[in-house]
Amino acid sequence: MTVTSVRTDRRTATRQRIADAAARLASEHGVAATTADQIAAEAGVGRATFFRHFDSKELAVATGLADAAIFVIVGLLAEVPPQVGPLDAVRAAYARLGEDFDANRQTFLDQADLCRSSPAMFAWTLRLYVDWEMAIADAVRPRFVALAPHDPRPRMVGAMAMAAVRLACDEWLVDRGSGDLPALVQEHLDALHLPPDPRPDPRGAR
Amino acid sequence: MTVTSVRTDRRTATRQRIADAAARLASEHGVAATTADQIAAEAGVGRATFFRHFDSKELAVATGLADAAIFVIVGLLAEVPPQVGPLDAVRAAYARLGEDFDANRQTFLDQADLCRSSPAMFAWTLRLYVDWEMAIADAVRPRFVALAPHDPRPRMVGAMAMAAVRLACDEWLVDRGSGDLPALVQEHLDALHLPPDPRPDPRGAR
DNA sequence: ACGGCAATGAGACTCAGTATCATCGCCGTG
DNA sequence: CACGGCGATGATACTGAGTCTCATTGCCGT
Repeated sequence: MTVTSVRTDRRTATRQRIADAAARLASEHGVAATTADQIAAEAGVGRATFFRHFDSKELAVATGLADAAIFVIVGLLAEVPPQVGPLDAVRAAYARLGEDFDANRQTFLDQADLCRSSPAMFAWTLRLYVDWEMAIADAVRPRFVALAPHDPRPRMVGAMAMAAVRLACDEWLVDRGSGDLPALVQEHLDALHLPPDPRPDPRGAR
Repeated sequence: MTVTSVRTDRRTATRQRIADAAARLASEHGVAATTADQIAAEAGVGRATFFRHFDSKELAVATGLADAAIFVIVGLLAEVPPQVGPLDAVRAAYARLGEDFDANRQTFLDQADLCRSSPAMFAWTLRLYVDWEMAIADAVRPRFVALAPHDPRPRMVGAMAMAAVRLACDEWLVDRGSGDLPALVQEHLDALHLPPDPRPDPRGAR
C-alpha cells in the first residue's frame, strides 16, 4: 500500500505525537490557554517542527481529537457487506459506531465543546471535516455502479455524512448532550432521503 | 423587521466598509500580503475596531467577497413559486444565479482561487459557509410540510446546497475554470437524488 | 438636561506563524 | 563501503495577528 521507510515512519510518528500532545493539553486547559510551545515541548519536538506538521495550533488539536476516528469509520465502512448501497453503508457504519456511545458520552461532549470553543477552533474543525469527507468518499466509491470518471456522487455522500454528524452534534448540544446522539445522526442522514419527488409529500401531510 | 436605530445602522455600515476594504485589498495583493492595519486604514477605522467586527483577517476577506451573494441567493429563493419543493427551489435559484455566469467568469475564478489561497483562508471560508447554510435553511423551511420543531431537513438541505457549490468549484478549478460551473453545481445537486432505493440502480448500469 | 451604555481609537502586549541557517541521519549511487 | 544528496529537525529571529485595557465620543431613554 503506502510506501513505508524509516524516514516516513518517523515523520508519521512525530506527527502523531504532536497531535496527541495538542489534544491532551487542549482538553485539560482549553485551546486558548495552550501555547504552541507547550504542545511542542509535550511532544518532544522543536517549535518549528510543530508548524511543519500542522498549519495551525487549532488544526493540530482537532486532528489529535479526531484523527483516530477517521480510520475507525473507514474500517467500519469496509466491513459493511459490499452489496449494500453507499448511503445505507454510511448509515450502517454510523450505527456500529454509536453502539458504545453511552460509555463515551462525556468524552464526546467534551470534544464537541472543544471544537466549538472559539471561532478559530470551529473553522479549523470544519477544515478537518473536508479530509473526512474525502476519506468517506473514497470508502464508498466502490459501492457505486456505473460510476463516471468525475461522478459527483461519492463526494456528495461524504459531504452529507459529515454534515449529518456536525448538525446532529449541534442539535445534541442544545440540551447539553443529554439526548441520543447516534439517533440524531441517523435522523439527519434520513433527512437526506428527501422525497425523491417532493410534491406528493410522503409524510402524508393533510 | 430588524430593529434599526442610528447606532445599529452605523455599526452595520462600518462592518460593511471593513468587509469591502478587506476583499478589495486581498483581491489585489493577495491575503498574505494584506495586513489588518491596511484593511483598517482603507476602511477608515482603527485596528481594534476591525477585530471587533471580525474574528480574523481571513473571515473579513471571505465576508467581503461573498456576503452580498447570500442576500442574492435568499432573494432568488423567495422568488421561486411557493409550491415548489425545497430542493427543487434550490436548484431553480442556483439556475437563475448561473444565468449571468459567463459575464463574471473571471471574477468567480479569482474569488475561488482566493478562498483556497491558504489553509487558513480555506478554513475561514468554510466557517462562513455555515452561515450560508443557515440562511438557506431558513429560506427553504416554509417549503416543508409537516415540519417538526427540530426537523433536520431544512438544515441538511442548506448543508447540501453549500456542499454542492463547494465541490462543484473544486471540480471546476481542476481545469482552471474553463468548464461550466452552473452545470457542475446542478450535477452535484442532482447527485443528491441518490437512488431512493440504491439497489435497482436508476442509471441503467449493465 | 443628564446619566448609562454602545461603539470606537490608541497603544501595549502575547504569541501564532514564517523564514533562514546549520546539523543530523537515512538513502541511493559509484 | 565511502560519499554525496536530500529530507527532517532544531534554534533563532522577525512580522504581524489577535487580545486587553483605558479613555473618549455620541446615541438613547428617563
